[in-house]
Amino acid sequence: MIEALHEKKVKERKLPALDVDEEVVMRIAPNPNGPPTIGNARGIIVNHEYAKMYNGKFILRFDDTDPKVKKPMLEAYDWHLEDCEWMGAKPDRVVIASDRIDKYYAYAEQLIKMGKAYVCFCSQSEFKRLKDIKEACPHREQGVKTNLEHWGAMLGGKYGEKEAVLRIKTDIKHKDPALRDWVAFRIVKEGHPRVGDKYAVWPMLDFESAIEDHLLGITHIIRGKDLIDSEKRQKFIYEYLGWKYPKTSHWGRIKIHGIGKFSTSEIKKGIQNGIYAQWDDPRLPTVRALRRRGIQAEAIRNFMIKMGVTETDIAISMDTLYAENRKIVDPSANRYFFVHTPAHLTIENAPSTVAKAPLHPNIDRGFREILVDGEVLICQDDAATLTAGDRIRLKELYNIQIMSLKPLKARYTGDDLAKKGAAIIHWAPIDGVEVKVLAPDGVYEGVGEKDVKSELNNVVQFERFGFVRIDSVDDIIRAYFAHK
RNA sequence: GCUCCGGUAGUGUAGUCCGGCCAAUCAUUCCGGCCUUUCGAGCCGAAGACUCGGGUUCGAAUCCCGACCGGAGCACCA
Repeated sequence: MIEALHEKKVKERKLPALDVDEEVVMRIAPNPNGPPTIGNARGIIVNHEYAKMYNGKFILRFDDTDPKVKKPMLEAYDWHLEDCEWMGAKPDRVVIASDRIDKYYAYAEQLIKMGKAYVCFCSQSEFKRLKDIKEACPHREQGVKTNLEHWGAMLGGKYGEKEAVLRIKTDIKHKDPALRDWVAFRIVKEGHPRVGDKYAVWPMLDFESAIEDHLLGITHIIRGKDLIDSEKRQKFIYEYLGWKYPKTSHWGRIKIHGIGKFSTSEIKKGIQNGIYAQWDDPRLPTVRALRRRGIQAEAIRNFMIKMGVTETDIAISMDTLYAENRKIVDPSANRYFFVHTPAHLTIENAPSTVAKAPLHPNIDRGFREILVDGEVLICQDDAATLTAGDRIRLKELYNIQIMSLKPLKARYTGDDLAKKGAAIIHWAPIDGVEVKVLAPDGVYEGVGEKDVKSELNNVVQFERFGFVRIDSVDDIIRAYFAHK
């Protein structure tokens, strides 16, 4: 019978089936210019989940081909790997684009020889002008030999930034302006954190990704719909080289209610300006911040999988993620008292006693014991609601009646559990431990039970306050707030 | 301006390809109630949607056309 009660019909939400021929190889391709955000997490989880569903492979590829505008961070490579693993999405293989630049050069040369790419010396604005009126620039008609020479000169460092690019020849009269003769390589004279100044000619995403997806044998790509046109550009290369493009699907933009812009570059700016302490500041939507707050990997997974993959732009609330997390964390989290902005309460005639409060309300897991001798701390928020004469119960302790407010005083009125409806508030011992809770909406300082010290790294519930993760235990305890 | 894509309850989703089983699914949120020594969990209940207008059809959320709204691309960013 109990079994039956537990056997709730939770229809497991699964991702829609993929169009699969044989094996499945999928990848994510982040730029390691910061740690993964919750947006990256979607890519990690959905792609990995599909690979898992079909016993396929999951590849992590770092698209770190812009040493200037989106300069990679050396630490971030590890962060991505760490966060993938933490979310249960350990890649079967890790590839770093900046290790493989020579391969891209080889394909570039091949395309030049085929007459499918040319070195263009137009300024950006001049090319755009011509492109917009569907006109070829003079360099488009250069012979293969000329192009090879110019390409060699580019690689040889003869030109400065912006002086030359390699373009893929598509269809200059294509009805979609986004597809006309796009840039495959440009010159960037800036050190790369991994390979230094070994290269000055760097591929653009469209080229690098096109080549890599083929080399890695990617069968399915799922990514943001902002890359839909990118796919159309890349298909020109696939056609020229006789390759088969992976099957693709896309998701729309995702916004999270209550969180502003959270692109990696925005966050980086915030950290540089001192608005955020670090990449795992509890206010940030990075995976590491969520982890620090006690959001479980499984909750993020469930959240992402239930969200599915649709091209509609969505705005979702963190509450949904929190709800997922609460389901996981509620049974395992021990309960403790924590009182923020404490108010001292003296209780007259109270017997010295040891409060025995269960560690969990529904699961028998023992008690914590707190010695109380006529004085406790209560939350200022609760104190503010009191009036002289009020009878209330201190949770797991005894009943009191408020005598006065100015010096906050009460008298002991008995141990009997009050009947329904009586106000019950929590409290903390006067000799408790100092606790600081870092929450997205600010810092809460107060006092908690000493036993909290034994919960380092665990998620606990501060009763009537919320779930927190105990982050450090020294003279004071620091906790990160997860959610109510 | 030119291309492309999308619009199901507050939010996210199922259904749309192959019209009828959809007086539309599930989750979350919100609102009641029960339970509870937490404002947590659990239980019960309720509310809440096919963007609009035409067309095809016996029948349309599902097909067609148009409008409106939203998004993306047109970078020497990813």
